[in-house]
Amino acid sequence: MPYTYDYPRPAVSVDCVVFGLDESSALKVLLIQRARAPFQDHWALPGGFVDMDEPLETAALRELEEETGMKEVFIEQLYTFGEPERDPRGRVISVAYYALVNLASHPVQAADDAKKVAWFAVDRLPPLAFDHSQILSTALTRLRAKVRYQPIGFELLPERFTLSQLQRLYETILGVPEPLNKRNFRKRILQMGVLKEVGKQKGVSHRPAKLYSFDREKYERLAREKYEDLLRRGLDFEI
Amino acid sequence: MPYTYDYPRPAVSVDCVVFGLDESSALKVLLIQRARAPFQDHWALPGGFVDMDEPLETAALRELEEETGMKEVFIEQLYTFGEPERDPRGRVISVAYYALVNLASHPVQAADDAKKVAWFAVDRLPPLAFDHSQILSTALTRLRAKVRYQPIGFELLPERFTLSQLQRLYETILGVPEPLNKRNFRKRILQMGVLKEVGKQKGVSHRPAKLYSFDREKYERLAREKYEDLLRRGLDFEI
DNA sequence: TCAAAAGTGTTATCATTACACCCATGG
DNA sequence: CCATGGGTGTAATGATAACACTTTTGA
Repeated sequence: MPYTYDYPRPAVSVDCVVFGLDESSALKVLLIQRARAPFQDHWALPGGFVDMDEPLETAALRELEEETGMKEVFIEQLYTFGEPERDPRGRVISVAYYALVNLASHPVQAADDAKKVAWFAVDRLPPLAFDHSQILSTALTRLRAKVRYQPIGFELLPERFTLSQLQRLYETILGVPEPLNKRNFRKRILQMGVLKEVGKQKGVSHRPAKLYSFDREKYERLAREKYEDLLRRGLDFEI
Repeated sequence: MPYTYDYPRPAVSVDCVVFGLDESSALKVLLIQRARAPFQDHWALPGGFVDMDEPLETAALRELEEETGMKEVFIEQLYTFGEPERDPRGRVISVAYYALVNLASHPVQAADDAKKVAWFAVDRLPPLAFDHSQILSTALTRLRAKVRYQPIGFELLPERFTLSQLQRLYETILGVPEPLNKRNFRKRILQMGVLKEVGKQKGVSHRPAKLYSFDREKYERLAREKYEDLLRRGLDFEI
C-alpha cells in the first residue's frame, strides 16, 4: 500500500560506525557485505532505513543488531550526511552513529541484508559503498579528538587492563609515530586518580603487570569538580 | 501533484541556532515569531523543510535568509533531532545547525513565514515552539564546550576588540559566577600569540585600550604545530 | 641466568595562580 | 585632580618532559 504526500520527501536512514580493538591493539571497524543492490557485495557500514515511529537511536541499534547480531552497545550520534547524490537510489539522508566496543565481548554474525560481517583494520579498508568512507573518516576524526579530553577509550578495553595496554590504546587511536614515554604516561594517567587497582596479571613470562579498572564514579566526581574550577578560573583555552 | 512511495517517509527540516553578543556583552539568540500553525505566534528557531535536491547546509542557509534576511553566515552542524512526537504535524526529523555572528554587522528583518524576528537573551527566553528549547540548550552546551578549546569566540566580536571585551565574552559564554582574574586572563591569552595589536581606542574617558584582532593564519599554524606535539607527547587527557 | 616487560626517582623548566600596584585619559 | 577602566611585576606552587635505572617473572 502506497504512501502519498503533497511534496517529495527524502528517505532517512541510519548508519553505525562501530570501533573495536583487537588482541594486538589494532583499531578495527565493523563492516558488512551487502547482500543486495545497489553496491551488492560491496562492504558497507551496518545501517538501514528508519521506521516511521521509531526514534533515530533506536533505529540505529535495531539495524546494527539485525545485520550483525551485536547488541547492548552504547552509541552516540556522529553527524548527518545529506548530499543529494550520496545514494544512487535517490535522496537519502543518513544519520550516522558511532560506538566503541570491546571486540572480544561482542561476537558478531551476519544476518538480514548482510552476506558477511567482519572487522577491518581502519588503515586497511576495502572500497566502501555509498559515501561510507567519508562517514568513517568523520568518525575517526571525532574519535581522535574526543579521546583527548574524555576517557572514552576505556570502552575499547576489557574490564581489567594493564597500563601498557592503555598506553598502546592511546598510541593506536592517536596514531602516534613513535611510542609515548612510558614514565610520563603513567604518571599522568595515575595522577588523575580515575583508575583503581584490581589485581595482577598471572602466567606471563615476565614481571606481571598490575591490573586496573576505570573508576567511573570517581571520574564523574572529578569532572564535576574540575568544571567548578573552570568556572572560577576561566578559560582553558587550548589551541 | 502528489508524490507516492512504497514506504512511509518522514519529512526532513533544518533549524538554525544563531548566537550573537549585544553591546552589553549579553549572549543572545535569534528567534522568529511563527506566522502559521502549528505554534502560530509562538517564537521558534528559524528553519524549514529541505528541498529535494539541495544539500542540508544549503537548506539551513536558505531558510535563515528567507525568514530573517541574514546571510553570509558560517554555520556548523549541531545535532539531528528525530523523536517521533517532536512535531504535531507528523514525523519530522530536523537537522540543527548553529552559528556565531557579530550582532551589529548582521541586521535582520522578518519575512516569509516569520511575522517578527528578534534577538533574545539566552537566559530570558519566551516559550518556544516544538522541541526548540531542547535544540537551543544542546547548542549552548556545545558552544560552552567548544569555546574552551577552540577560538570560536572571536566570531562574536567586532573585527577589532579590546582584551576587556574578550574577557567579558568568555565570562558570558561560560557563565562564570564572578569575573575572571584580569592579570591572568591577559597573560594566558597573549602568551598564546594568536592576537595582533591593531591600534588603540579613541575618545574614551579613561586610559585607551589597545585594540587587537584575531590572527587566523597564526592560529592555524600554531594549531598544526601543537598537533604534532601531541602526537609526540601523547595524550592531553583532560577530565 | 637471561629475555622481556613492568615499574620507579629525580631534576630542570615552564605555566599558573594569587596578589597589589601603576598608567593614561576626559570631564 | 579624580574617577574610570587599562595595563603591569613578581614570587610561590605545581605540572611536565626527559633522562636512566631497578624489579619481577617464566623459560
